[in-house]
Amino acid sequence: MGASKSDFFSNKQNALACLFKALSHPARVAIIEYLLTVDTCICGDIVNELPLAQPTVSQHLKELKNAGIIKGSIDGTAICYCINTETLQKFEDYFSAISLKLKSKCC
Amino acid sequence: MGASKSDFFSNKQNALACLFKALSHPARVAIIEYLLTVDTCICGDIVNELPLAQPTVSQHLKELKNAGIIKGSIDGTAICYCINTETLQKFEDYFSAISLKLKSKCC
DNA sequence: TTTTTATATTGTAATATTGCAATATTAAAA
DNA sequence: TTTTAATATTGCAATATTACAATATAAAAA
Repeated sequence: MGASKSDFFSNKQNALACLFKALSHPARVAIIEYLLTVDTCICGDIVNELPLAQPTVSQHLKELKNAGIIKGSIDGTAICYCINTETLQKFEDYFSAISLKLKSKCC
Repeated sequence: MGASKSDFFSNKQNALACLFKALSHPARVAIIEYLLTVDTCICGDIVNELPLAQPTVSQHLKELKNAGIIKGSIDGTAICYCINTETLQKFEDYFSAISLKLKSKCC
């Protein structure tokens, strides 16, 4: 076999893994970075910022959207993307919970 | 083609993607979770906690170790694993920086 | 209506990941 | 030294991801 045995893990564990997977490609990290450099939600232009073809960028955007990391709203022929702060909060909560738990540990 | 075009992205972007990739599998999320439930670094027993065969767990541990997310120290035939707080800090820094940047945004 | 512009979808080849049986390694115990 | 116990490595099959050319879609502009 070779498929991920996600059935054997909890919903929480699978959901977390999905969130991390969404950020596990440099193009998707770059997209987040770019969204942060502009003052508003960006409409288009993401394709021109990346060293990848348009279908590839579209695919990466879809993955970020499916994971809930970015939101896209239609504006004529363009689409406005911005970061989903609710999902960002999930990441922050996860790591601060770990940090808290580690305070009472050996190393 | 199909290989990740990591050459076209910055070292920072690639490094971040690697960190996230290390956590992008439910088994590896589960390993972190388990390490947090015990009071000390755990020696062995990780295999028994997961619904995966020993070589598979060993492989996941290796990936977490390579990414710097856990540290392993040899103790006889056993190996003690614990979370690397330095790398954890990188995650926290990343998300708090994003959070800060988002405060001056539209959405 | 036709054209243009922006984005998505499909199909497919290249590559990477996952999982495990078999085997290797390595150190303690007998 | 031989055995046992814990973990790592190898090899390989199944599956997933990545990238993009070709094509589709859908809304605005001409």
